[in-house]
Amino acid sequence: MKENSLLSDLAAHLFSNSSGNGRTPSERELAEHFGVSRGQIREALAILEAMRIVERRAKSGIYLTTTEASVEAMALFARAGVPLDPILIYETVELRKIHEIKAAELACDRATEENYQHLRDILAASEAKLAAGEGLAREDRDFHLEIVRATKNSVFHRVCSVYYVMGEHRLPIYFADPARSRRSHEEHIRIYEALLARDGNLAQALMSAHLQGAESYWKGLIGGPATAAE
Amino acid sequence: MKENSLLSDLAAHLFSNSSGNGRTPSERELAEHFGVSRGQIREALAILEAMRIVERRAKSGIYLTTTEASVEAMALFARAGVPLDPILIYETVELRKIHEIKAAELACDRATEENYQHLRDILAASEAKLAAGEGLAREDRDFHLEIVRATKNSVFHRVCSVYYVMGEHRLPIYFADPARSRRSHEEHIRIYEALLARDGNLAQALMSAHLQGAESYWKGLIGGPATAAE
DNA sequence: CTTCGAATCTGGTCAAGCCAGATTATTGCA
DNA sequence: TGCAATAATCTGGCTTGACCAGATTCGAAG
Repeated sequence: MKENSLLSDLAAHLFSNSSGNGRTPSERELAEHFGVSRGQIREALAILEAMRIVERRAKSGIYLTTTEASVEAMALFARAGVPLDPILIYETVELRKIHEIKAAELACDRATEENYQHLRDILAASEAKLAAGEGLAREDRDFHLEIVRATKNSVFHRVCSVYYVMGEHRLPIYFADPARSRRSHEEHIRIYEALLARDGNLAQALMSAHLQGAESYWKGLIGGPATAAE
Repeated sequence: MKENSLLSDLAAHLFSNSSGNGRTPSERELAEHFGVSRGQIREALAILEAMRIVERRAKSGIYLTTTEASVEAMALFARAGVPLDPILIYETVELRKIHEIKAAELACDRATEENYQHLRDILAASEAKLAAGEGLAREDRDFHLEIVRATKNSVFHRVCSVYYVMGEHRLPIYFADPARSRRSHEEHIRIYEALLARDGNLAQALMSAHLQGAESYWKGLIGGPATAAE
C-alpha cells in the first residue's frame, strides 16, 4: 500500500554491499546505482539513520550499525511493506501473550466505562462484519488494543500497537476463515464479560487460551520456533 | 549528545503551527522559518513521516497524523535528545516490570552458557566500575538486556532495548549514588545465581524486588502516576 | 620502510528550477 | 445573485550542479 521501495531496496543493498568494516558505498554511488538523485538517497538514509541501522559520519562515509535492527526498524520496515521473517512472527506472538495476558489482568482493575463502551462498540462492529461475511482483522486489533488502552499505560499501548502494525499484512489472512473469525469473536465476548466482572484471573485465563489459538496457528504454519521450515 | 535539534524543533513547530485540518506550513515556509534549505526540511520530514507523525500528500501539503505518537517516535525522539514526559517514565517502569520478570522466568529455561558468560563479564565490569567509583548505567542496561537476550526471543530484546534508549539520559542520574549502585549490583549477583540454578520462581521474585527499587525511585521523584507534579 | 604532503573522496548544505496535480482565485455566463 | 468553468498560484516530488572542509588515500621524498 504505502510502500517505500527505495527504503527497503536501499537497506538490502547496503547490507550486501558493505566492506568488512561496515562501510557502505557513498551517497553518490548509491544515487547512481538506484538511478535517483542524491537527495532521494539522503532522505532514505536519514530514515535508516533514525532507525539506527546506519550511521553517517561527516566527511567519512556511511557505516552499518552493528546493532541488530531495532523494533522501530521492524515497525518502519513493516510499514514500508517489507515482509517479516517468519521466525519473527512467532516471536511476536510469544511476546503478545506476555503483554496481553498481563494487560487483561491490569484492565480488570483500571478499565473505565469508556473502555467498556468501546469494547461493546467493537463487538457490535464485529457482529456486523461477521453477518456480512467479512474478515475481522481490524476489529480484532481494535479489541485487543482497547484492552491494552484500559491499562491506562500509554507506553504499553504504544508498544503493543507495533505488533499490529507488523502483522497488518498477515491478520487478514488469519481471519479469512469464517469459522476462525466466529470462534475468535465469541472468545472476545467472554473476555469482555470477564473484564466487566473485573475477574482478573478469569480474564487472564481466557486471554491466554485465546492467544493460544493464534500461537498454534503460526506455529503450525512456520514449523515452530526452532525448526522454521519454509 | 547525538541531538538532531532540527528534528525536534520542527516537530514542535509543526504541532503549534498547524491549521484546524492538521495542515502544516509548506516545506518552503518551514525552510525559511528555520533558516535552512528545503533539502534539510525534507530530510527531517522523511523521518517524521516514517514515525507516522506526519503525512506528506503529493501536491497538497503536509498533514499531522492524528494518531498519538508511536513507540518508534518516542524512541527516535529520545535518541534525538528530546526529554521524555515524566509520566511516560513511570509507565515505562511499569512495563519493564512486566517484561523483565517474565524474561527472568523464560531465561531460566532458555539461557545458554554464552548468556551466563556474558552475565559474568558484565558483573565483573560492574565490580571494576564500583571500585573505581564510577556509575553503573551501562552495566545495568547490559545486565538486564542480556537476560532478555537469554529468552532467545529477538523481538523481545528489541522491544526492551527501546526502554533503555529512552532512559539513556536518566540512568546515569539514578546510578550517581554509590550506595544505590552497590545495592543494585548485589541484587544483580543474586539474580544471576538464580538464573544459573534455573530457579524460575526465585529469579522472578528477585527481579520483581529489584525493579521495585527503580519503581519507588521514580514514583518518589514524579509523585506517582496520577499526581504528576511540576 | 616510514613519513609527510598533496590530490581525491565524502558527507553536509545550499540554490535554482521543472513537473504536474491540488488548490484557490477569478472570470463569465445564466 | 448564484454557480460553473477557467486561469493563476501553490505544493510536494525530484533533479542538477556546486561549494565547503575534514577524512582518506596514495605517492613521492627521505
